[in-house]
Amino acid sequence: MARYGKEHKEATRRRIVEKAGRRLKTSGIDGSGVATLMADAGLTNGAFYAHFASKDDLVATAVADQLQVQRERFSAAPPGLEGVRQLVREYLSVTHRDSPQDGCPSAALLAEIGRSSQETKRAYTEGLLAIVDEIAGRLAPHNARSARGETLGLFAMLIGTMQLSRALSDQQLADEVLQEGIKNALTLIDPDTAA
Amino acid sequence: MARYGKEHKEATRRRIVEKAGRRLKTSGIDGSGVATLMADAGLTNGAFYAHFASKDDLVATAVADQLQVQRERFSAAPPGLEGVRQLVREYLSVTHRDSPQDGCPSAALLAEIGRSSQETKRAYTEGLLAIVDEIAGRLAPHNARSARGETLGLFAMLIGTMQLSRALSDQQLADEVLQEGIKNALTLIDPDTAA
DNA sequence: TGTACATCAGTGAACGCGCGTTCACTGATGTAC
DNA sequence: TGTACATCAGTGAACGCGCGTTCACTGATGTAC
Repeated sequence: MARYGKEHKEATRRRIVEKAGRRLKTSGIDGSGVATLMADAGLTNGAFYAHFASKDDLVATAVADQLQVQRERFSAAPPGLEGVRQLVREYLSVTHRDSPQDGCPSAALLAEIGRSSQETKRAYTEGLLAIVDEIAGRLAPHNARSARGETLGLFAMLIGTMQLSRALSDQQLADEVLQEGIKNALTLIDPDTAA
Repeated sequence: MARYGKEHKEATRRRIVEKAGRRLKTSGIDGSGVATLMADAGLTNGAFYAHFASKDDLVATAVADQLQVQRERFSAAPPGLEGVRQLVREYLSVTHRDSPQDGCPSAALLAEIGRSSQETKRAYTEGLLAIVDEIAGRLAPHNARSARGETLGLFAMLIGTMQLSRALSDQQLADEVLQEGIKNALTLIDPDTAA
């Protein structure tokens, strides 16, 4: 029999995936080397291929994992439209902008995912749809048909706004972008009651 | 005196910057090596440092150049709100999504720019504001104060939508995202007349 | 209970390669005589 | 007009380093007796 019990290796794998999520969001996919990713988990590079088939395999896994974390965070919000409004304010916060490692994988990696393997894109698409289905019911409870599109549109806006705020060298302008994003998001969520 | 006349070296430099713009948008910043960037311009790696202080120097220059191209494209649109609507439809087109090398540098590089040097971020901010000032007058001709914020908000939405459409492995869903983005953009441009 | 053994997660050196950067050099050109 | 020369844009090899990946090995552990 195996000496460690199977839960040991699984725990290590989970640790690698979790740490990799943070590193990828901080340094990007191309900016994160395998040796660094393993060091983040307290291991050396050699052990990597006992856990993953390739770097891309880990990237796809970490992206999926990060999206699931994001999903759990979202499902913890209050029910209904007010919950969505709260999520928007949290998403477009200065804290989120200044802490990419704790934040949304889409905001940090979306363009790079677009250039990645089909595997990674599939993992992303699946993980995103799980989030979208989570939120869609709140946005358009009486029209599930349109809800998915609307939610995707809202997400796209949040992601672009966060990236833009992170890229601007003028901090005042960067803050302004977040404020404008919140205003826009509220308009998209409910065109009638928005300011 | 110089043997080639100064216009020769300047032409080479312009060629490097232009080709680099395309390559960076295709492969990302970290995904584009100096040797490849020079080969794209028909040169070898050694000549690079006769033109630029560092790779980052070229990146900042190419980003600025790409934004200027984008700006010229935008200023060619018909005047007024209708011109903005046309730009939105062009921006969120399938053609743009499937041809990053010819497209918007923000959509391809924004998150990476956010992780880049202050130099690059400053070049980006400056170039973007030139575009924004170009468009802002059309959006809110009677309220220049709010115009900049509104334009930045619209841009953020366009960028996020394009990135999302490029990252999804489900083509039908990717097309849906573009459609939804157009709808949302029109809403933000003019909440009253939008569908 | 104590010891010998089999297992296998993890180590660390090495593979070939591309990275950003430096530098001695080449050779095409415009100028001077 | 023809030739010798100075200029300098561009070449290509080399620097040390990190990349993704492979592999022979180590050594801590759970099990069998």
